[in-house]
Amino acid sequence: MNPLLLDSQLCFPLYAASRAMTAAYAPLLEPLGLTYPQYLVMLVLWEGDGLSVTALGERLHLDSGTVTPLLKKLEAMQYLTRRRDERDERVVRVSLTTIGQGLRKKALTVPRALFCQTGLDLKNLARLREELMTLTHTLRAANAQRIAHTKETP
Amino acid sequence: MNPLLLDSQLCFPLYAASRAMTAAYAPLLEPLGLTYPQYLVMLVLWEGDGLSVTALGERLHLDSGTVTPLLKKLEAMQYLTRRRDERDERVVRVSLTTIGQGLRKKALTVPRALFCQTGLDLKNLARLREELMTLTHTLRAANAQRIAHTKETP
DNA sequence: CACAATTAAATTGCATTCAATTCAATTCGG
DNA sequence: CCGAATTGAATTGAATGCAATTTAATTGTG
Repeated sequence: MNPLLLDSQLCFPLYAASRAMTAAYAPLLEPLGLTYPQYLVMLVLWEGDGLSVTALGERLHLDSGTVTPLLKKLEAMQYLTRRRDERDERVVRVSLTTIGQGLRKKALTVPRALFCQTGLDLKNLARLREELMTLTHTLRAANAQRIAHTKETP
Repeated sequence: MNPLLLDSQLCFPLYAASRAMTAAYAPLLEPLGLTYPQYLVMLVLWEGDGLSVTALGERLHLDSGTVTPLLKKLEAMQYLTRRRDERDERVVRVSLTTIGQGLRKKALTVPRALFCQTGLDLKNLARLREELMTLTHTLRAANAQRIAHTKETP
């Protein structure tokens, strides 16, 4: 049996589904002036304001090299502000502007529109979501393990 | 109920899992000199040689703007050749070199190594794979529908 | 206190991804 | 046969991701 078949592995279906999902969001987010990663940042900020760049990155599993440009773009669009923390000048705190807060209302219809496009029922969606979260956690743990092991044996 | 919670939706777990998967591949592919998308191209070519750029792109759901640079890189690494089709000069056919064919042997251990890292059993992996393939298909169909509708009503 | 180590962001460089455009070759309709 | 439409790749430009480095601020230690 050939282990190298594109469709026999998990990786490609996952990769293809993720890109299809991003593509499905694009037309829904276009009226909000957001790309998909920018939308993710806004989702986090709508849940709670005033996060540091690092905290935001941890929530999205993204590092500063990715988050900083996203935030600069969103700041240029007046959706948020970036300000140094007074007590620790290393930290940059991100806060929504009134415009950014107001955008939430326009975004409220997006999740349902996308849910319909998936063709899933709520139960299957929830199960799939759980499985993907577990998978992410497992892969990240394995990777962290590998890093630690590499350091220990230089 | 807040529909805009990051973790209540499918999109972020999918996006996070896909990136975690790519990250898990990186150290396994590094000895082969391949990035993850380059590995996908090689998987397709190991299944069957002599494809056109478009055919390769359709297999991976990628357009020429993405595939062409990947192929140029792989050609520079001597893993494949690109040659115009004699009967239709618009078409570029991609063929593995001896080196590219030989690389397959070194790649054979990759799928199993990654499978172990997922922590899934074969049955759950197969089910998850099927669900993701269905999801991709559904989303792509919905998107194609939307495009057609947009054209019809300009 | 002085200074090394650590931490938080930002920057840089490389590799995708995709939309939109361009260019060349081929096909189609009259 | 001829010009228009179509097709296949390539190119260009914008937006991620991520590794590695840099810079500034803070913390820990002797």
